[in-house]
Amino acid sequence: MPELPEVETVVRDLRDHGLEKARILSADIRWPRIIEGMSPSSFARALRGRTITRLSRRGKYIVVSLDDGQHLLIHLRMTGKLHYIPAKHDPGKHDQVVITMVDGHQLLFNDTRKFGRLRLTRDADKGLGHLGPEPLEDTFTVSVLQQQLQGKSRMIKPLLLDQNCVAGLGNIYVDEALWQAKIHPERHANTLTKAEMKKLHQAIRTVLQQGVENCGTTLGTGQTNFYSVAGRRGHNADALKVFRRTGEPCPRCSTPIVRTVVGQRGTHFCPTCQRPLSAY
DNA sequence: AGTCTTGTTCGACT
DNA sequence: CAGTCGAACAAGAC
Repeated sequence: MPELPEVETVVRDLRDHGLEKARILSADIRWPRIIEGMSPSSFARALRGRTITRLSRRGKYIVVSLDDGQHLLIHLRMTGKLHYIPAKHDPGKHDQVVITMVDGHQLLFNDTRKFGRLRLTRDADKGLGHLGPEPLEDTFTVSVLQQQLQGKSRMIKPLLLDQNCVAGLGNIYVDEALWQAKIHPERHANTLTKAEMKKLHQAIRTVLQQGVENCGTTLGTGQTNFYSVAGRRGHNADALKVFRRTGEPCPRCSTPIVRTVVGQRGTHFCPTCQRPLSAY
């Protein structure tokens, strides 16, 4: 489940593999629905001859900027993976899009569940404008978070999962941030005290930074887990305090971690540290 | 065999 | 309008 730290890891790995400056020869779209907003043939035609000028990230999107001012937005959704290989090879079972460079390198978009999406856009804001603030930027202050939560009666967990609120958070890091801030996932956003928002702000930044430092979270060994470029595993799983740790003792108070469903999403928390309502 | 899972969007309700 | 809910997408994990 690629969230901000996993996507950041992929972007860094693609840079390290030399994708920046590569020139595109052709694109082979093997599962048409992966391409959003235009036909696969138009997409392939638009990419032909383009040189990649920059790789960046916005929320959970990978932004591949091209020399004609267009941007290729890649969203991995749940099981999308990218590989950058030095020579042409026959596409594997789940290689949905193959982009071949003039020097023979191939960028493979591999996705077992075919939920991932590629979109070519002239104006990056069109595809990314709806996203909330970047939580690791210096501009993401407590008061920015406060503004995003202001007047919202929604439960804090579904709100944090909403990419319009804060960009890049997903199920893993939201559970971790709420545990660290000692906030129950079903608390309504407008009931958080200023002190709680401050702790939540710090917690969001800490868990995401740690995730980036550990190159993302890879749980288990199944092929639907997160793998970065060249099949590299993230090693943040050991740093998780509550996610997928149902029944294990809370690292702070030893109460067994509970799993519930909040907003149709599996949710892990400590029933002792994270009370439903603050006591005041 | 059947159920669950998961990020995001979208449409239908409340 | 704001928010909630379920559906849809797809296939591996269990």
